[in-house]
Amino acid sequence: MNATVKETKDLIMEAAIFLFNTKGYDGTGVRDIAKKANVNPANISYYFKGKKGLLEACLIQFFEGYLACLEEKVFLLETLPPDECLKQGLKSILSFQRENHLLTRFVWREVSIDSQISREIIASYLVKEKYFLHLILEQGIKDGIFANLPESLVMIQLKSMLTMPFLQSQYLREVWHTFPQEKYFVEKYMMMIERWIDSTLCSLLQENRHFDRKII
Amino acid sequence: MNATVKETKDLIMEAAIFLFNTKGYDGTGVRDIAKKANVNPANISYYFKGKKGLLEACLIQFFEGYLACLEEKVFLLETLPPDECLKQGLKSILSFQRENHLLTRFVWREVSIDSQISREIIASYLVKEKYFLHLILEQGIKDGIFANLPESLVMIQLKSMLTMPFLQSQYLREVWHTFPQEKYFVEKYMMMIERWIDSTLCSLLQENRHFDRKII
Amino acid sequence: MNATVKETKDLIMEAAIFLFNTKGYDGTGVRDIAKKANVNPANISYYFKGKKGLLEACLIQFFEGYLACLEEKVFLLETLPPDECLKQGLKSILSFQRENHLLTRFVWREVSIDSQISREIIASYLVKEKYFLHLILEQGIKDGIFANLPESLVMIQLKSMLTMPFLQSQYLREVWHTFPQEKYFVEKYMMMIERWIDSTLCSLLQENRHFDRKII
Amino acid sequence: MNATVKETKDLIMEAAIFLFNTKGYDGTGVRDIAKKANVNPANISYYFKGKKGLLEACLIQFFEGYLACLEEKVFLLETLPPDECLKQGLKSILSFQRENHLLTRFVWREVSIDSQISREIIASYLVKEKYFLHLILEQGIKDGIFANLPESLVMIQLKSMLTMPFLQSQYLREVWHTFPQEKYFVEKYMMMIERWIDSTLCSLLQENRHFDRKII
DNA sequence: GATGAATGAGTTTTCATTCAT
DNA sequence: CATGAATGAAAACTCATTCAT
Repeated sequence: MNATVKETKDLIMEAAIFLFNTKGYDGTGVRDIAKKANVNPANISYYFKGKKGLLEACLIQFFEGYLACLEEKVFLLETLPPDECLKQGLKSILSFQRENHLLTRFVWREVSIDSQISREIIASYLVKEKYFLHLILEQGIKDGIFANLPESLVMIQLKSMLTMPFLQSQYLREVWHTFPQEKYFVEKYMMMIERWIDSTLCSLLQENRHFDRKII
Repeated sequence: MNATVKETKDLIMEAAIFLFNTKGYDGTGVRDIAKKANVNPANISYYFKGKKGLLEACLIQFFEGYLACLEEKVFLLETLPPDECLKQGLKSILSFQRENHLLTRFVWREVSIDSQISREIIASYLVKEKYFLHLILEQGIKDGIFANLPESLVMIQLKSMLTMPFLQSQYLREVWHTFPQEKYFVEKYMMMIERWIDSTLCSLLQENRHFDRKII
Repeated sequence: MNATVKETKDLIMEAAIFLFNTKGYDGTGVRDIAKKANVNPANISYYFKGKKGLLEACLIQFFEGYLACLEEKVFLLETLPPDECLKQGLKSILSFQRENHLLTRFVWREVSIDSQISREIIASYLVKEKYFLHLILEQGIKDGIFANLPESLVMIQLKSMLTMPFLQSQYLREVWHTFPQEKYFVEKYMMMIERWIDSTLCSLLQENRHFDRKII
Repeated sequence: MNATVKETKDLIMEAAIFLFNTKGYDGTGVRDIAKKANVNPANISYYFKGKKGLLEACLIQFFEGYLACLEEKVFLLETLPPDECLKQGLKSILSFQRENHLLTRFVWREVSIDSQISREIIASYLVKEKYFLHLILEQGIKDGIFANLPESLVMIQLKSMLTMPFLQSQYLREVWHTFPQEKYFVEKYMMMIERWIDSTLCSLLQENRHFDRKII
């Protein structure tokens, strides 16, 4: 009659992700989570050492998966051209985020809050992400495929494109009539990204037009 | 001895914006706000009819200012070329957001939460925004200046670029060593946006490369 | 434009009586009263020295009028037969209560609460009432018109009949389809009371049937 | 160490009844109740879903018991004469109210306030009470035992006699030196009621004296 | 492992009143 | 005389967590 440990823990996380996404971390009560998961509230403290621990578990689950996508593709740098490598990495991340769209939205929102835990996350995970992107971009420039744009700007634009559909999903729905969780979302959205890569990142001709006198 | 109404109300809003941004709406208590504003907690209910009313006041203040930036520039469509008009509009919004960067970050985060008020905001303000952008894009295409890209995709990319620096400001700091509130931020960031407009939105040659077989 | 002192005071009392009756003394806020009276809440403290003072003013107004009805008729004992005197006194009270039915209901309810003020009221006003009734009943017995029933029981029954229609007005409405504030209420209700006086209080024959072995 | 559920719930209700009676519903705080019951204030919300729920529980407890007294005796109509049946019913109610005299006083006072809950109570319970009384009175008239007085007036007088000692207990004390909770109260008070039944309700001779020209 | 009763610290809000204007 | 901004105390309630079972 009782669920096994595994099941209970997972039920809690699943409910937590849904509710954290819908109402925010602080806006969600452990009793709400417990009720949605059909378990006793005390179990949350038991399994996750409190609500904060539950949040931490969610964040870790997300970033582990997220970075795995990128790391996997960085290894292909030796065999694939950098632009292809970048495209595959971005696609992999988008797919991961699509599969975990509730978690994704919630995490990117939550790390914009200045809490201790989000500072820790940034200090560890985002630094890794930055390093992986750096490896790819560096290679692309060395190979003469990428324009020699300021790396920081490129990263920001990439990041922006990766997270935006999840953070502003209501805008997506309103404007594009598309949800990030839809079947063909990744393919549709990748076109936009690929277009950007081809026309802006790989556009060697125009590279100096804007950034000659770069004060950046 | 007593502060005037204006002062008290403004002190509360200022404190609220700071704290809502730092700790999130639900993570902030009215007592925190009152303490920071150096006023009595009861004043919050007195002036704003409760915490929710205070949130609403923040949202309205933001979106009124935000839309005013855009509306003002749409009127210039008759005298300026659409790409110039778009650039000025975006720059105006960026400036507004820079001046209110705390409010901006907080608002874009909060509307991603599924609350009644955020649904109302979207229903009224975001629809207007969409309409203004539509007017500009339509004119640009008619004038043969903008590539005939799917309007929805363009809007999403624009929106993405406009909000990203504020929502992911920690990333900006980490990667670009730049804060949105800095003096030259708008000018620096506008280069990136202008580059995108010139090389992607106005690039007539390539327009069919990606979107021939558009399933979009 | 401003109301005169008299008017403001009266407006407040009127509103207070209405609201105290509807929602009870503790259930009513001074701001509710002020809003209903269209005056500033500060005036209540100003004119009545606080909410408690307002309550006191209501109670005094009621009991002064109430006792005046009775006292007036007691003077007639010298010229009228006691039963007629009693009937007139009761009718006078009923009329007074009918004219002030909101106040009446509220007062009889409130004095059943064990507050300092209700104890004081009882100590002064109800003792007077008891004395007036005693004078009438005593005369009636001396004249051989009233049965020699225990005075206390008669008083209780009288009191019961006098207050019941106001305290249980919802029952009156439900059962009798009559409101105490109606035009003919006093006349209709007096029939019931007169019947009781004639058949029970003045019924000399049966008087010993029940109270022979009185343990009372 | 912890009290069982039953105990805690009952402790709260007991304390609530005492305090609601003494200071009124709105005049009583949950903290007062909790302190008197020696439990944590949070338990009140836990067990009764808030102060309002506690009030509701009190009202229900009262009216369930109250109506049970009457219903039980109505069943005896087949074997007992109606006057006897009525007397037993009234005595049963008086006994119930004596045993719960604090609750009784508080409830009859509270339902005279125009709240949502009191309206609901009246709509359900008082209608039943009226129906039970109707059955008895109807039988009495059919049997030729009760005078054919207007049913509504009889009900009002009965109701008046039943509730008065509790609502005006301070008057009882002052005038009769008797408390409703005293041992012999019911017997003493029943004499008064029986006298009324015998001399007024069952008095066939006089029945038309007052109500000939009845406008009622 | 799982429960639900119980808690104390915390929340937001309402209150009657005061006071400078 | 009247106002309305401002206040501190108190209100009811919610919270995450604990613990005996």
